[in-house]
Amino acid sequence: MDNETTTIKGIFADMLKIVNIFENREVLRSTYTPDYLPHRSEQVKALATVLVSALRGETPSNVLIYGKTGTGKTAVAKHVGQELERTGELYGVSSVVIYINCEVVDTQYRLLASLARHFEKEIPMTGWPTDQVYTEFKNALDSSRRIAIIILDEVDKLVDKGDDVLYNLTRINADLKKAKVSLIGITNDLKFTEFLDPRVKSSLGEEEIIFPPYDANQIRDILQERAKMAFKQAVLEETVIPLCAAYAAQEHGDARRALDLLRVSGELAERAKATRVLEEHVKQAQEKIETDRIVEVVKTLPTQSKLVLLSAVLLGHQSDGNLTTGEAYNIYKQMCRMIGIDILTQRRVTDLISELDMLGILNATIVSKGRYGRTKEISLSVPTDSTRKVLFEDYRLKPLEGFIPPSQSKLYI
DNA sequence: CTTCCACGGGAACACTGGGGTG
DNA sequence: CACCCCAGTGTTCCCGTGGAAG
Repeated sequence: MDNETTTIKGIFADMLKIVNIFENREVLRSTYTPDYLPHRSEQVKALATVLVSALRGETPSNVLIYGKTGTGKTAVAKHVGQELERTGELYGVSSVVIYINCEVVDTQYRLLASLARHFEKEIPMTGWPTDQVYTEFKNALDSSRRIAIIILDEVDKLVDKGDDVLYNLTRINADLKKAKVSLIGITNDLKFTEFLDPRVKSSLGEEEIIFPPYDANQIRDILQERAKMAFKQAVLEETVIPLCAAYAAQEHGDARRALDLLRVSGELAERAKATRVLEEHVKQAQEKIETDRIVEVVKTLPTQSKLVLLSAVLLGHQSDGNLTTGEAYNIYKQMCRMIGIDILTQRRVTDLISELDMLGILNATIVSKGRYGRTKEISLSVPTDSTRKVLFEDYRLKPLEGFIPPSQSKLYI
């Protein structure tokens, strides 16, 4: 930077260093559906065996697929679906595979609407009665002879909002004259059928396929497979893939996690202008993924939840760890008043706390303190200081920056 | 055995953003 | 245009309940 010659040298040196280590990083994204799925041939075969009857013009049984996150459920289902459609064309059998992620499409109305839209029906986002949408979809589907396979990913997300949709879908075949429907439900909640209407349960679970978690060796194979396409030759240190696999195996064999880890490691290496991906980068990536996730979650929390979290942060600071709902609620009320935000009822705040617990930001366990009643003992499960910083980025919470909660003595308001 | 605090299920309500109809 | 219907979401109200300290 000091004189001209070094600058020019610097430019070339830099340019040499910035070798793109990725060949195609899209391959490492979880949205990518590979053609070859290592260690899943058994499941692929099982699913294909069920669905093959579609090619013979019969209605395949409904299938329920179980397995934890990142065990390849979605990939297998999509893959087999594609194959089925392709083969169907060759044999002149008309089959449609519709993939729906119920985490996004999570209400009866929206589910039926997006199904109907697959058949070029115009359905408004809201407004219609649900059964009208249902009829619309049914008619569209029944307009020609075909077999429709509906893949419902994360189907457990749909259930608490009313399993009537599932009930209707499982019985739709009785109403159809030309077309036939079969359902593939995908869930990572093993107990999910317990809460299901028994009729839906038996019909949806005609066939069940279990996806066991991958072990470290299998994850390694998967990573190796994808790394071949994703990275340039020989840019990975030998230990990188085993390390990613080991980390992910600890998290109940989540392959998605492993792929993220590998991709982020690569990106970090690239950013550091390294020519190879080192073990070091994997360790950094592991940390980065976790903090990114937390920051992202906290940032996008609704204001009320942020306030609740903030009271936990402030109190947790002074009473080393555990505090009860009552204490947190008092502080919360105070802060609401200070910045002029509606005060929610304690009932609601309890729910917000439980939500934060679900997100892994808090730990809330119910304890009975005998004579002193029952409460939730709350402790933070994320670093206090950084959480605090993220919270105060919200302009509505800004005024509270200097707020120190009165020490735990008397708080009657 | 009583007593206490808050958990958590369920009903009811308010509100939003969109219909269709006279 | 006014008006009512519809699904979905967030909230409040009411209340039965758990369970160990006292």
